[in-house]
Amino acid sequence: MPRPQAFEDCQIMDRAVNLFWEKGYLNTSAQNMVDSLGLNRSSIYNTYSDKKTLFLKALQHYREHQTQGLLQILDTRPPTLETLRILLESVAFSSLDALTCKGCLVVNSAIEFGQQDESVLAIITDNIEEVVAAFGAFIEKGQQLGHLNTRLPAHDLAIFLFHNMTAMRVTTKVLTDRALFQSNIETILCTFTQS
Amino acid sequence: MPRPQAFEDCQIMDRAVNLFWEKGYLNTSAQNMVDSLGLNRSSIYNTYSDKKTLFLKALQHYREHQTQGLLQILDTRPPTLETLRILLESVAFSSLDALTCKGCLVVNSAIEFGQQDESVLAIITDNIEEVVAAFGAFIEKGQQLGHLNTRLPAHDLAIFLFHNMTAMRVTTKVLTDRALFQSNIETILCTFTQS
DNA sequence: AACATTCTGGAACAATCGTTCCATAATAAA
DNA sequence: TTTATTATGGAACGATTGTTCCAGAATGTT
Repeated sequence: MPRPQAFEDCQIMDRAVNLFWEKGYLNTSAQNMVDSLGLNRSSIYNTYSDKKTLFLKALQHYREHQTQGLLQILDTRPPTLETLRILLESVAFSSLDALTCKGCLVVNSAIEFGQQDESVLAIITDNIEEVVAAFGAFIEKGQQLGHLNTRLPAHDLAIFLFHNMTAMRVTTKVLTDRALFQSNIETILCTFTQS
Repeated sequence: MPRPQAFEDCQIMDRAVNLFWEKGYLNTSAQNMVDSLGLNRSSIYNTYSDKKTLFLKALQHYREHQTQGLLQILDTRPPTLETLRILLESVAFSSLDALTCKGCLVVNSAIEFGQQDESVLAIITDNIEEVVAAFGAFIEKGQQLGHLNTRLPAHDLAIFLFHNMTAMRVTTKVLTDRALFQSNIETILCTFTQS
């Protein structure tokens, strides 16, 4: 009998993600939220309670979408050096190709919040664990098949890979020379070659 | 005949650096500035014009101090793997040992401002160029003496080193496990070993 | 002691912040 | 058409933002 809720939650979330991604948390105002989400001020606060709550939901949404993309690359391709190259290129160039150099929302939030907010911190550390674990399993497969360097433990290589992806997501916010990242990717891959 | 200016500019600057380093630019209020600098509200605006101007001066101050520390390590030690280890350890553990995990002000500012403010951007890119150039010269010396990997150009290795330092400065803001960074450093160093 | 300047304390500014409230319009099942 | 609920628009909230201004205290040279 009542009027049902009509929001396309996923579409609104995509807009929220883009907003916080571009502007950061503090720099996003309530008015920005109204303008970007296409929702009324009242509707936003009725539906999402808070600016902080909305941000947390957007961060979760981004993380799922983001991690899903990474895992899909790992799942659909063989555990080779070439797949690692594709992975690194997707990170570097997706950021460079975007109109605004937004970097990565998880990295941005890690810097903006640090350890001040435990809800944010939990999402970030969970994400790191999940990504590093997926990298570790992928690399271990590659080692067993003789495609990747076996002189180092898969877990160490996974952390190393994660770190270098993180670094490029920082650097792409201020540097835009594609060649720099292209050659850096080759340098990173050296660590994964079987000598 | 007039009363001379009495501010210990360097000491005040150190306080300003620490303030923006801990809290970031946006999250620092005028009241925070009054409390931390030990100066009156009026004095701050008389001496430094703006919040933004004060921040730019603090960022410059940090950059000089920071880069000076790095260059000193490179200048006073031989171009060996061991020196690179000391360099990486100083980056990782100085951040972990601090009471608050502040990371690096340049990295933090790169994330917070991106390409929105050209004054900030200029300081950041200048810093990257200077650090990478110093790394490159150091690595080249090491290569000529047979201490470091010669399969890759010194400039590529310099960018790689810079990236991995940047990454650890991000990660130390959210992770505090020393062992993780210790083993990551060893992984990084593999790229510099002469095989 | 007189003076020119610096520094201080606090009030005040308009603007914006995140958030709340309410009256009204839109919706869709009963 | 009634009815229960959702969505909208806009005004309003107190708090805080960065910044300015001014009167008076402190300072050190002449």
